[in-house]
Amino acid sequence: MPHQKLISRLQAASGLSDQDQTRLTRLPYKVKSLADGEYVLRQGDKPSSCIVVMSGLLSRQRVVNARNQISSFYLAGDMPDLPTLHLPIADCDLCSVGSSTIAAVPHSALREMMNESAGLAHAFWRETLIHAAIYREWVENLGSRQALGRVAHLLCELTVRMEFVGLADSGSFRIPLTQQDVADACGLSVVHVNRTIQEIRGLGLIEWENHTVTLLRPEELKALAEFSPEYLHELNPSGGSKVS
Amino acid sequence: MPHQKLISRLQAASGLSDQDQTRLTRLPYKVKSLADGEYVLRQGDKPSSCIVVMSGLLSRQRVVNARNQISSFYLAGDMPDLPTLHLPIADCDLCSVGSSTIAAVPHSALREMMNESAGLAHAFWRETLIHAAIYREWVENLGSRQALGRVAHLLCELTVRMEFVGLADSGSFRIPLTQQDVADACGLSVVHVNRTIQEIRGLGLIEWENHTVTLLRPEELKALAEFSPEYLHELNPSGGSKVS
DNA sequence: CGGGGGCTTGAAACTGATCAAAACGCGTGG
DNA sequence: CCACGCGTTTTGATCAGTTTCAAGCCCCCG
Repeated sequence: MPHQKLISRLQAASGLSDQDQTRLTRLPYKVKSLADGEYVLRQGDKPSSCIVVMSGLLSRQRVVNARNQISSFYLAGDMPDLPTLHLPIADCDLCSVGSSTIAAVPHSALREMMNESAGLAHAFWRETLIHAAIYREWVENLGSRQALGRVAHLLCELTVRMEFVGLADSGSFRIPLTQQDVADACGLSVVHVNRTIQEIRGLGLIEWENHTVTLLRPEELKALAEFSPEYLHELNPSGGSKVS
Repeated sequence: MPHQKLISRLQAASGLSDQDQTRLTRLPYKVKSLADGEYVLRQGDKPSSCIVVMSGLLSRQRVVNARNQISSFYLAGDMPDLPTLHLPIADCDLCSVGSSTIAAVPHSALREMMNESAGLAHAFWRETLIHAAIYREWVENLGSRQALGRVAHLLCELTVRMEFVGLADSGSFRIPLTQQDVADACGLSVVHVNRTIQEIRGLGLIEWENHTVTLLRPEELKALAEFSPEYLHELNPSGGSKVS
């Protein structure tokens, strides 16, 4: 039960056969703990294993134009560097936000497994497609919305994704994000993120203290963010309660 | 030789076997011509075939916050809706920019082909991973750069991708983009895009007239854009001359 | 108790948006 | 062949959102 969240996610989406499920549970892996700010992977690396996030939070980031731009967050059950299976050279850094634990699964074992089972290959391909959809949504977020909507949208996405892996309880979840992280993800300055969060607080839509985010009026926050969760392509949620 | 650009792209990246190549050439398809602004696919559609761009330019777009945000461009040889193979519901519109021709290949034929050949499944998966990398690069572009760098980066990306499919001749290529399209892609207003392009012109870095873009000093443009093409993961270019 | 990271606040400067209008090109129909 | 109309490009002026710089505060950790 190391990468259990991954398995149940794949199960929910692709309806794995019993055989495929045991293939997954038999995958070899090594667990590793990460401290806040520790790098899992650097741009240019050619890793020989893939990572599954077991707990905590990773960010994909790169320094562009003297800013640290975060292009994605990865939660428990996600495989941030699955692309390295087919694109060997990592094109971003992968960094732990707060402390995390990960499992490393050798490329060789994954390749072998997918050769044996086309169903599993599909399931993993699908995971990468969902992340691609998330990147596109971020493009829309950064390109079209101003600060208020941008931050609200990020919060909505994180909430739904946390719920999906059973880590959010009635719109409330622990997350070690600093306002600097939000700024890096939203393409804004820390100062402005601070004022923006205060504005969302002031509207009575969220609470955020002590590394815990609570959506007080989820529907209004979604409306503010123009958020619709279809792009996450989540079927059959496996745990956690729904926001709405 | 309908989707020839696609085949040579896959070939260059994944080194297909002769058998796989004939599988590709045997794929059934229907050709379709598109007028400027014609939609190939609308958000919410559940297509039963995938599109290969044969000539022209498609944009993926969605209306967000009363703006039309373009989240990607697709050139000859690209398969913009390959994700619908595993994520049935389209989450964006797909629209022709200028007139284009496309080939539609039934999902069923693609699925069958990939079941027969794991190598081809990998090759197509890889394509979707490259597009994911492009979306991430756009996140960085929109999140981190200001107007000048943003537009420059877009031009660099389009140049390299056009070269890769043999559609750019010494840094010069025809493309039916309007300044409005650039604005929609870069998250800027048309007015500001206009001034920005004039600035790049004024620096003597590009010419852009009559739907033809020419890079006059590619290296300086790349420097301005902080552009490095690794994210496109292009190996073994199949045609066209190099910029640098 | 001290130090430091993260959060908060204020004021000034800037980038880019918006509004408005004119010039340009190009295809169409008279 | 010219006049018209429309979409695209261009220009100017004003306005708004966001950044930057600077400083103070809070709170947790050592």
